[in-house]
Amino acid sequence: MDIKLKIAQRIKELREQRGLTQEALAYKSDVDRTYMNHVEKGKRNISIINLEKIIVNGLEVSLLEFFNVKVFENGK
Amino acid sequence: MDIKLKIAQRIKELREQRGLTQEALAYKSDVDRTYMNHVEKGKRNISIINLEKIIVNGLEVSLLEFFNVKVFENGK
DNA sequence: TAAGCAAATGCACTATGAGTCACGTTTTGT
DNA sequence: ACAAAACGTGACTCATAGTGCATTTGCTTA
Repeated sequence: MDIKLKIAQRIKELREQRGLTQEALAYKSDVDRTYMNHVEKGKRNISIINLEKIIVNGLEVSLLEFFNVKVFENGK
Repeated sequence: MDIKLKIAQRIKELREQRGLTQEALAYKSDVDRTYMNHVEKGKRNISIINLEKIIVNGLEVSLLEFFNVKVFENGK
């Protein structure tokens, strides 16, 4: 599975857990609202700095916790 | 600490564990040798696709395992 | 019907990462 | 000391990441 889609899926999962809209998450993460939407649809090859902003500032989890799910356990 | 430097540090650590040169790792990861060098010096805001190539194809660990160290445990 | 919100899409634009090069410096082996 | 291998750097082009606005679609409630 494409890494972009895995990331997308995980962001959406955590966002919804927190009851945030895409816009609210975008605001917390300091990225554009439409950009947030693109990422969550798996359309963006996001850079590590923006990814960290979304994970740490927006979703308020550590990188470790973000990747600590089945889809990231195996290569390829 | 800058996320780029954390990534850099972790790549170097795993690369040396495996007795690989930057060039050998670059080759396995299908990126340029100098690009590999830039990443390992924390000079590149690497995208998730290239990061995955280096971690999964080059270093042969999962994303989870890559981030499963102290420096990635906390936000900020 | 309509109003209101969230999600999604399109377009035009700017900023920056990807990828490479030539060259310089440091380390390693003999 | 010397050569060869490994590492480091700055600058460059080109593709695309990332921004900002406008519009649309879908869902919900009145």
